[in-house]
Amino acid sequence: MVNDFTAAETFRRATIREVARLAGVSLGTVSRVVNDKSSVRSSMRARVLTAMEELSYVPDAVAQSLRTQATWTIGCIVSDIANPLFAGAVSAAESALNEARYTMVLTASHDSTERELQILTLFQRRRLDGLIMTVARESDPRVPTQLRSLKMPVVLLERALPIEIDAVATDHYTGAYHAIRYLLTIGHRRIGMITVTTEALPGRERARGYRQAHLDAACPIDESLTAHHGLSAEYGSIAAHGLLSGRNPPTAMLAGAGQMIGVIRAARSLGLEVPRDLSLISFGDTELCEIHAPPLTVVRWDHRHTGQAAAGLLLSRLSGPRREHALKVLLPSELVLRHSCAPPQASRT
Amino acid sequence: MVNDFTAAETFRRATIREVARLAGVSLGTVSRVVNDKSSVRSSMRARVLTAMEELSYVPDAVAQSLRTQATWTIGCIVSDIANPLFAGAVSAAESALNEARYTMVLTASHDSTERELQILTLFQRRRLDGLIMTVARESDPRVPTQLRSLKMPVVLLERALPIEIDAVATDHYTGAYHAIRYLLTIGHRRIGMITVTTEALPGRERARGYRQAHLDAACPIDESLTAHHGLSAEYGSIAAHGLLSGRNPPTAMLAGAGQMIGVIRAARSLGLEVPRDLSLISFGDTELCEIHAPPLTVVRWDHRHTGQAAAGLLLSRLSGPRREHALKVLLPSELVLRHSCAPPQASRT
DNA sequence: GTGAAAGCGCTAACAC
DNA sequence: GTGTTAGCGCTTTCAC
Repeated sequence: MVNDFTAAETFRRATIREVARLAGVSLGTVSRVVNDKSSVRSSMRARVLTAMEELSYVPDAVAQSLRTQATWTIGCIVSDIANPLFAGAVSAAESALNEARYTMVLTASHDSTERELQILTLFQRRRLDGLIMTVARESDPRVPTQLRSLKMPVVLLERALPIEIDAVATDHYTGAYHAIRYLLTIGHRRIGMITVTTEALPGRERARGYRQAHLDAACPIDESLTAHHGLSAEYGSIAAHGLLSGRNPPTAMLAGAGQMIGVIRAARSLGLEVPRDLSLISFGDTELCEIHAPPLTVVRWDHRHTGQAAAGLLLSRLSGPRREHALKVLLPSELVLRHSCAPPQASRT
Repeated sequence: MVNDFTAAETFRRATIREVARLAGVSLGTVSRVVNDKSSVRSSMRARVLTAMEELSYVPDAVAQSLRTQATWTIGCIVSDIANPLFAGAVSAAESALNEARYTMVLTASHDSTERELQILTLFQRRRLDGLIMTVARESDPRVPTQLRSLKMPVVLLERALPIEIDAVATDHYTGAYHAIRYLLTIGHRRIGMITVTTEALPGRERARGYRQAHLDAACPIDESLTAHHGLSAEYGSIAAHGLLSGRNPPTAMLAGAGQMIGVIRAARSLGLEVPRDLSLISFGDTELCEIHAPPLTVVRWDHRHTGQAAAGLLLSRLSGPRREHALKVLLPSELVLRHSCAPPQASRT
């Protein structure tokens, strides 16, 4: 690599060898001081410390890693770093890992399995100590295969894979179930839902909650009312437009936080008033939900808690007692009633 | 480090030496194949490739880094990973760096200079190739000092430091100036502003824009109408409450996207209607601004563009021709008129 | 075009 | 307690 920045400075940092020479002690002794190993006479330690200070010595973590085979680095793969739903979890995981002296490298897969596989190979080369990741498409067998061959502890975030693997997920099933049941209870019979792909756990679980709530209420299910796709606002808008402008439109809609803005846009452009003409429930609580007039009823869960749990699971693999079986952590979600739902108007049924 | 995960598997990955032995060639030849160096007879290359395949050989990036002194890793420090204003820039920078084969390690400083200093030391130990960062408090001399001693290319994000250093920033001055001038033009004389600390560039530049616009319009400045502090919604709410419930309250308010939700909350609780009783302009466009009723007029800039520019500057240091002087990139911001501003009501002046 | 050997900076096992 | 030494896995002269 051509790094003319450092090259031009003709600068070389001090090595442990130089510290040893200046302090008049052996290599090993300096190493012991650096690593706070016991058994170093305090007079020697002082001399070493002085020499280190003198030379502005900074231990080389790369060399340490090569020698000890530990990099103190955890990889993290999410589809999109900027997505607020991931950001909270990633941020919390990063904090927790930091406290345990790990550093996080973060990469975006942009929902591509190919990219994920590349990143996994890269992480393997770099000898990362562990990995927290979402998986773009759970059905692709290449990811679990490569995950195995990584030989490093992995924690799945909001995903399920048909292998023994630690995982942290939110209980989207119960969240969706309660939300739908609530809507059915206040009289809705045609409930639309726009949420993420069923290729991944959250979308599947929400679909399951949707179905089960309808079944339990003996309400017929119209498959055309649900859509599972990308989580962008654009998609939400298009899908919502389609659903709401058809004949016999839904009287209530659920949508992921990402798509909700699109749904709101669509509702506005169609002149629908919330909750009079349309009841709304968001999966995931954001500022937007609170500031909306009227404030949106939401299915809420704690993003930071998800990240903390993932970091905890990983750390327990890294330094805890050996664990045979994979651990699955399921975190709760709750229905928070605000003011975006009302019984359907008779005129619209 | 105790990593009983790998230990229990009693697994050792193949080394370049083993590949060489299996292929019946020398170490050097394998290395040449791995690094796509010229001058390897194709018959040899084939044998090496076969052996690599056979042993599932994966090069050890740690060893490569020790030897070549390049880690292909860029550090990134922001105050809060989950903050949507940073997330866009960080995400864009990560993508750009990835394409140039770099990996990003991301850490949060939580606005603490002490933490920043710790992280910088950590990055130095790890021999990162470069750094993109915000600085919590520009006035603290310890950060620039340590930045120097890092001897690695650094790009500042939305910050200014009294040293020769590459930097990318948004033109918050012009954005603020235009926003205030607009409010003054439509008749406001008492304009409140709640934004980030003047310890950092954006807050200072907005304050400068505020002042200059008032000066140019010959409108007297009431210092009590501006507040520079933390960027949380809670703070925004408290500050806005104070301003709006005092006697002779402002008829218009500007606030950072983070604090805006607090301002909206305060306005609601005081029964103020936007824009009739209070005009609002947000620094930074978010979904919230669009979804608010009425949609908020905003000062907008492209977060992703900021991140791309930062990555570009860094990459040019890393592999471009040597550059003597620091480069400063100033990115534009624009005033987007929506529907949250109106002339002040005579009754309230 | 290929092989041999030195060494990147460090830790840990072993002598003393 | 402290010094000596081997070697982590790789790249890169330098001979041939």
